[in-house]
Amino acid sequence: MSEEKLPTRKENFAEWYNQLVLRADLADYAPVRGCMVVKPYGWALWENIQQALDHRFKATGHVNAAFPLLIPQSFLEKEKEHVEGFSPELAVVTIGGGEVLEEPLIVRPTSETIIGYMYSKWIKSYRDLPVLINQWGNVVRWEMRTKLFLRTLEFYWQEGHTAHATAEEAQEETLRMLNIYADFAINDASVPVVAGRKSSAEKFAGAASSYTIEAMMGDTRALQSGTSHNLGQNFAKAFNIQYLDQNNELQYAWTTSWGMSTRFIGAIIMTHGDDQGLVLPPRLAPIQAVIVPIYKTEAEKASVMEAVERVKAQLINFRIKVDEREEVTPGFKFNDWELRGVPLRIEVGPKDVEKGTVAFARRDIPGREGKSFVPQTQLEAQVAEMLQTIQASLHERARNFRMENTHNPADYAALQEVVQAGWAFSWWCGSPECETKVKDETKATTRCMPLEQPGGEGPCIVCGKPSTEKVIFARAY
RNA sequence: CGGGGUGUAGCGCAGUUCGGCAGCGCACCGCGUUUGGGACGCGGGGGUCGGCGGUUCGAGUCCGCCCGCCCCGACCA
Repeated sequence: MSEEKLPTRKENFAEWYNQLVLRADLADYAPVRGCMVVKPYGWALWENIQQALDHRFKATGHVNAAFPLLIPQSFLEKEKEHVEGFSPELAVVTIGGGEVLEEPLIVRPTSETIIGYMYSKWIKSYRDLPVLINQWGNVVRWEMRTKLFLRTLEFYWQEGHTAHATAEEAQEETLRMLNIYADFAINDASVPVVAGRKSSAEKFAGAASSYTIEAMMGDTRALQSGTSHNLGQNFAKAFNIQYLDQNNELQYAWTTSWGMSTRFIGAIIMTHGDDQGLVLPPRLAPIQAVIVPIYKTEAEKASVMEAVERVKAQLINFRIKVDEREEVTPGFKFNDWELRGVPLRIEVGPKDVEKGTVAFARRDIPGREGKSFVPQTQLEAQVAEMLQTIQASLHERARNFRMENTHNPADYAALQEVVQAGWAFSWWCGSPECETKVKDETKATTRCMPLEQPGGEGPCIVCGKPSTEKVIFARAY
């Protein structure tokens, strides 16, 4: 560790983030500009995210499969809006096996096209529907400005692709998956999110409508943390996904796609992290509790380690790490594990051996207030309860922060002001002109029209025309 | 791609003004003392000074060209 302290979030949020990712051992820069290496600790976090999502996907009838990385260039061109949206950021393979390829291959930026092609082969009858497939994989988008986890040339994600017989079913699926993302974010990651619909300017290239979960980061900027798209019949028509219905009539299928990426790790970092470093939600933390033995003499070490073994034995149902390093002091270890975001630290020292206790230190409450002494018995229940408490308090704190920084500006001048350090929740007439004006003058974009609306109507915050829907304006990552 | 900055040990930097043995802090290795909030002492290893070319007895330092990276802008999960 070259410097001991991180920059504070207040003095430099961007730098705080960069250093935290590196020093918490989540990821490192790869030799290719814009690419990252996800290190074992970061990947363990991702694996826990994967597991939490995958359970939910399976529970709603989805199955996993794998589609290829390389896509014929012509596929991208079949859906007009899709190709326009993605062309600027494609990586193209033009040479293979030393020969210039007859048709260049695209490194997938997303897989709607190749999956659409396959679905057209697989789907013949209404009996084949719905098709509910997900894949875990990586994609490449040639981004200009990159940032670890938030925006890299290559990133890891899951993309679900489904096909349905009716528009209604497709819409249901789109919202079902949006809700799964929201449920995961709130309950497993303690990241409060707003579920809503994207404006047409912000929607996925080729979608009929896009939905998002938006989270507020510690600097009040918004982060799109997961998306679900109703693709209508756009891709079905482009790829000829047709089936015979009960009346023996040929119909185009209705498709959806939905994804959540390693970007969500960025959401966790920027939602919960503090000036000491990372703060991980217990349900996703690779290490839920770290045990730090404390001793001076060999005799103390023997009795402490014996107590540590007893403590550890009670906690086999948790992800536990015993920090047995001899070359660093306990004080160093405290700071080290705080930097890495471990939710609970359990200290075992000579005084604990004597008194039959251990010391708990909660990561979400730094310093003395977060410490408590508990008996060495019934530790499983006590740890479970403490982790649950931390899980809930992280969510509550983040939710309060979002509410404190979400404003209801009275007029356009007030909107310009509030979006510099918060979200604005305002009536909007839905016109691209008003949306663009806000973007040009404040750098804030429409994040979503939340599914939960107050109802009624009000004047558009920009042009004053009567409107029936409220939207979130915010500066976003 | 436009604007700005920067390249010297793994990281952070000094040395460049005015050419003359390539250094400091952290990290790393060894030994010893330490250990309930980022320990200390002693000893050690590690360098195409971003690259190529030029000027010079001599270039990290001066000149030219090239390259990388970072920050700020337009696009995105």
